[in-house]
Amino acid sequence: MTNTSLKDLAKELNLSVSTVSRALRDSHEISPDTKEKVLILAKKLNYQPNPYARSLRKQKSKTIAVVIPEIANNFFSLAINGIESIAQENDYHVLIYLTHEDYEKELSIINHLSSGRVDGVLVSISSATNDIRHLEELHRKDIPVVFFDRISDNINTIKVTTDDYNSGYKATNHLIDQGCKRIAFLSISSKLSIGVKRMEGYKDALKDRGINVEEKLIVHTEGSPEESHNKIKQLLTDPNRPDGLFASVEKLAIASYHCCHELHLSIPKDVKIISFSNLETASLLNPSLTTITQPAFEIGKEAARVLFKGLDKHKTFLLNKSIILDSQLIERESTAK
Amino acid sequence: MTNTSLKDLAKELNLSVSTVSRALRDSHEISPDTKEKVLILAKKLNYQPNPYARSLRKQKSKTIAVVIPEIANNFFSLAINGIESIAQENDYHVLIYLTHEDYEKELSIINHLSSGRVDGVLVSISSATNDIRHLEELHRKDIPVVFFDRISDNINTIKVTTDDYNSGYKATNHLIDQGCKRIAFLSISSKLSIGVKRMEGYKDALKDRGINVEEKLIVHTEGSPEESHNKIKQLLTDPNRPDGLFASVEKLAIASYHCCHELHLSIPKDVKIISFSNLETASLLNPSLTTITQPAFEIGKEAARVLFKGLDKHKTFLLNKSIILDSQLIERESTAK
DNA sequence: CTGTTAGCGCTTTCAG
DNA sequence: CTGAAAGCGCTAACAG
Repeated sequence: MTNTSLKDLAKELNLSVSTVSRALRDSHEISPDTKEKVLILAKKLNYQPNPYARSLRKQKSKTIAVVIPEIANNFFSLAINGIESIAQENDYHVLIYLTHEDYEKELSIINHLSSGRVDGVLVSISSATNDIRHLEELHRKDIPVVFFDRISDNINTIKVTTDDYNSGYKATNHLIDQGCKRIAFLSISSKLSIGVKRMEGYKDALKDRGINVEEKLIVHTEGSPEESHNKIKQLLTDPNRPDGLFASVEKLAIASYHCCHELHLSIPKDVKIISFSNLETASLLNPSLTTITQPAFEIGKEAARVLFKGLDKHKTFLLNKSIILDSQLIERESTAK
Repeated sequence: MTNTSLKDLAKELNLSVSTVSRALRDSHEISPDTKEKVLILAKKLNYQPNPYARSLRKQKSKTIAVVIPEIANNFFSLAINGIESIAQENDYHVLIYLTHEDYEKELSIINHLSSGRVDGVLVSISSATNDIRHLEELHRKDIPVVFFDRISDNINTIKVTTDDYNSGYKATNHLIDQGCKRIAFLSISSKLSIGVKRMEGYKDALKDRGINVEEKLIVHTEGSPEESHNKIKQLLTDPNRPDGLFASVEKLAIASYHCCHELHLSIPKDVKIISFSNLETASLLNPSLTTITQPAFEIGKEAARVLFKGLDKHKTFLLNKSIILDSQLIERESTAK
């Protein structure tokens, strides 16, 4: 048994297809009687209009695509949650594509999306992506694109991100407030925009509170987990070791935490740690961890909202705006000693 | 500028639409020359066939839907990862729908999916779902359905889950191996299939190792987080307190962990804890936590694979099979004392 | 080997 | 108020 079609309804009621179509869309040029008859039968047969026939006819898919590098256990799950909720509100459908940080995959996915499958695209580019011509091409084909989180500065479209500078500033201030005098900054890259901006916030916070920025307290570990571990351990073994750590990504917070244990340093008594983290349960699982959380859900929602506005109004609406949301500092009472 | 169509190519090359269509699909009845000409132009214009026109014509959407209760920070993110990877391999697209544990929402989503939008559905039912007629209706309309993780026993279709009984058995044995003599079992429901099966594993493990099952060590906390907290605290305050805790969900592990801290009980010296958890970083963030992890990624993959097999072969292929995957016990060297 | 034609299910003129 | 007809972009049966 296949799905009911307009034709089926029409035949059953001795009406024409167009009348049935209009009745279902509550057109004013249909008599109340026929409307009712049609509606009743449609409900009875659970009529669901074929979305692809409609899309083809209306040149609109009522579908958006979300293209992201990864999904497991992090920021992106929450972002999708936000995106999906806004999509549902707008009666839109959400296609999901994972690039696994692979440029080739991203390329072929984005290329495909110019087919008319979707009305708009939400994208967070893969770390391997330098060339963004594939995204410009979408744009040129009048498919609105909104970047979120992982953005490219080289394209003239809207971007939704966290305020990394301010987050860095806030996190550093928090450690100072807790009494830290020497605060180290840990990052996984000296180039990535998020790392750089967070570091600027860190530096300015120190300056504003009259603390010198010591270059030796800024650690970039571009390589393996082992390298991170060693560098942090070295930092903490120094007789003049820092009394505060600002980990710009969660991974480094975990590494720091382990180093402290190995060196029998108590957290937060000997060393205070603050970290970027989107793991909601991070500070629950480890009460001595203070986290800076990106508003992932809100970023997803905002990105989707802005995309839908662009769909309604005009693509030019989406040109070169930037929406920057603030992060949140989550601190728990430490019950551990 | 809109997307290139077959007609555009045909006009440009002075060919008929059907010839171009056939050339692109590498039909044997087209001359090598024309094939080449067509292919070159198609590449040049980055021709992407309109998927909805094709779907309409072929009565096949090359799309599946994933319907799940939630996505953030857990099992489902990993499952989607698995599903998406298999879908990509099969050249399929993935629509995602969240029910937020709301029966009404699930109902309307599933109803909509009988429209022909998808060729198959992967579903993990919401906790609020008792009536599954909406899923049977899909089935009746010849749309294959595969259940994963949260299954219903009342429908005659394929199910993919973790081996909850064996997981419970394994977890309990692990605690016994660690020297525990009195092991408590914590669960959030005495009815939910996952809870019941895990408990059976727990009981049988105890029996097989010659340990008595004490009913007072089995705690079901059906209510609020506070209730859980209180019940666990009570359990641990008893002079004859358990030396091992088996938390059948992550939430309860975290609660247990906090209780231990409040009561100044050392983990794992005074109390050993093992917990179900899909948070990959859980045992990293807290080295004293041993976790039982569901093979979420594999479950996703397996569910998708089986769905595709059903699409290829026949819907009856999917009748009433059950695939049960095993969980994994993850233990870390405890560096904490 | 290539073209003509019909039709997937729907919306939307245009005619009554 | 209702119906007939065209067409969205594609595939496939049928002709040549």
